[in-house]
Amino acid sequence: MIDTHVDGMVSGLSIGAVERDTGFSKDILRVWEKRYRFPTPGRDQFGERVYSPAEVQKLRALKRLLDLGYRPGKIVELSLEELGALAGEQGNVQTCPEQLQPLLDLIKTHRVDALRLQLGQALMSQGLRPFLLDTIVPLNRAVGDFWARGEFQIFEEHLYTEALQAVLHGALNAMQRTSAAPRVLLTTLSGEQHGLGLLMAQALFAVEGCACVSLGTQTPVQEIVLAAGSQDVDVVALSFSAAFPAAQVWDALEELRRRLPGNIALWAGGGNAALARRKTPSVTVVGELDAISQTITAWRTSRAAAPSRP
Amino acid sequence: MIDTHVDGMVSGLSIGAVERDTGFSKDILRVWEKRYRFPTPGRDQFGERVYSPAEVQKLRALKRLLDLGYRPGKIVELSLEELGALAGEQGNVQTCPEQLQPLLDLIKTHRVDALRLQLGQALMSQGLRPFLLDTIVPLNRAVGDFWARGEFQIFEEHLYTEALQAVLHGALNAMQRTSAAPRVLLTTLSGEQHGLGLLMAQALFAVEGCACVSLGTQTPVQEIVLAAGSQDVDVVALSFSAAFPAAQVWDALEELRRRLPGNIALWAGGGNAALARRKTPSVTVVGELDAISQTITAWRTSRAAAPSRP
DNA sequence: TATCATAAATTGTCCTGGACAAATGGTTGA
DNA sequence: TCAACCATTTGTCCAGGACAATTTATGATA
Repeated sequence: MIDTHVDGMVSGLSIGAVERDTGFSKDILRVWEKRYRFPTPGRDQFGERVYSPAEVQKLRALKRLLDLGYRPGKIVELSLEELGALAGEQGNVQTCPEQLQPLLDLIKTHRVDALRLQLGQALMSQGLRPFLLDTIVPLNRAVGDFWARGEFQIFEEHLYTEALQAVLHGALNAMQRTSAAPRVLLTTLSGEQHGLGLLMAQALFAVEGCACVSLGTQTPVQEIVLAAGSQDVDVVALSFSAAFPAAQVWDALEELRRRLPGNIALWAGGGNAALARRKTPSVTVVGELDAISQTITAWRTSRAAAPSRP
Repeated sequence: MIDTHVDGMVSGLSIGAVERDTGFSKDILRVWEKRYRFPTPGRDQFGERVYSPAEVQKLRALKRLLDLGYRPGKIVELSLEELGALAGEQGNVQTCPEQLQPLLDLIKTHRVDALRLQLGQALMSQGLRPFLLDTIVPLNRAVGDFWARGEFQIFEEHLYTEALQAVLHGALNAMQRTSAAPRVLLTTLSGEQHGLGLLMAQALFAVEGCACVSLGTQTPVQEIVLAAGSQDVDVVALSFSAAFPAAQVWDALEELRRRLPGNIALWAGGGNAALARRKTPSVTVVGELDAISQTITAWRTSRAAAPSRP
């Protein structure tokens, strides 16, 4: 009945465990095996697939590149090192300024309390906006790169995420609960578990004085519509991480747009590659995090020109 | 290639969308259809299953009862109302004291700011421990029951969760960062997304003066081992929600136990039914939330008797 | 009656092998 | 340069079968 391996017994994961760990569905794992001859798991005494830790690690590296827009057929046969190098190419050229290094060191040495302290200090010294745009965004990228190259453990990334979330929650708590327009509903769609981007966006909205209501992650479309109505918001803002299935992004956005009253704006942001690939006048794509304030300003001026509250 | 429905188009979800929404795997959905003749989705023009919203709602109700320990064969053929009634029987007898009613009303009327205020106020007036044990635990149960009976929307539950998390994060931030023993590492396993129980546990640990390090949700076993080593903790505490696959609970716990140094204690808690079904001397099951402080006390006395730090 | 072993039913997960729509990439002709 | 077209790539779905682990029922023994 079960997945005796759950996570790795001594070594080797079941197909279900690999699905959980890597995000590749069982279907994909099986069909890749047939098509690309990778991965090629062994079999246990019952004829069930057993994936080696090395295969899982390569799968994770592949996942990251796919999220960046690469296609499976082109990169499956690369080695783990080549994959890491490929991921490293992306944008890491000008990053890692010396101001980030101390933070990276704190993560690497697992000094969580010091990390949180430093983050809080950076936040206070720079102010929320520059902190997020100039420190956290490049830091996130750096962490992601290190992780892809196997130089960061998963738990180190977890430690970092927790520390950052604590700091951001603190900042949000500290800010006055404003009621300025636009009133914004923040959430992610059903498949999307990553809440960090959402939290960063919420912080930026708050600092611009918007009244924010967050539903957290994983809200079905129908529920977003209901919540938007009940909270009487002006804007619904969705976050799409790179890990969210790109093919579903625009389907979902269009459906949500269809079901949402016309006077409620729909904004979408996040690192997902699909967002850059299409434009629709009815959905505002907020490409970079620092575009949020511009988008808010634009909304405010247009709303000032044509006030339309019933 | 895709899941055109994503979440419901006009009405009717694909099997993939239902998997995301209900937590039942595609395999289960197909095999139930054959065995129990439920659900019986229609087919679209391509012969693919299309699940009605009613079926999805019933699936959600079933999910809740299965998490409570019921078995599929006995309850699949019950109507939605009967399922709701069945869920209501569970423990809801003595609950809903009048002190909860105002909070429930705030949730029901979507007054998020007021809700957060009230929660914060209750926290301050009662103190963290009584707040969690006497207010939040029954409130959680009440919210769950209402939800199962269809009297709460999903987004209302999200609003509540967000408010509570904000309050708890605030409380954690406010507490001094203590370094008293035991040093505790908190997290959940790979399949477990629910972080609320973890947060509540962390708050209780903190209020007892323990040094807490949280990894957030979804940490693979191997990474927990690494983190426990690097953070030099005395206790690893895991949270298992009712939704976590019961069959994997003890497999995972035993594996983790095997890989963790013997001087690090392993504690498990949460609403998962599997936790009650077995006892192992090497894993401490913290049944109810209020058992945490007792467990800490027990650990401290035993450690005082036989100090074993190298 | 209580306890324990054994058999039967239940249930979740995995397997194989096939199909196909949607997205992507490239090519051709205007 | 752009648009229409075709081939390839890719993810998801389908059918039907198998089986180990768990739970429940049954019977034997103390």
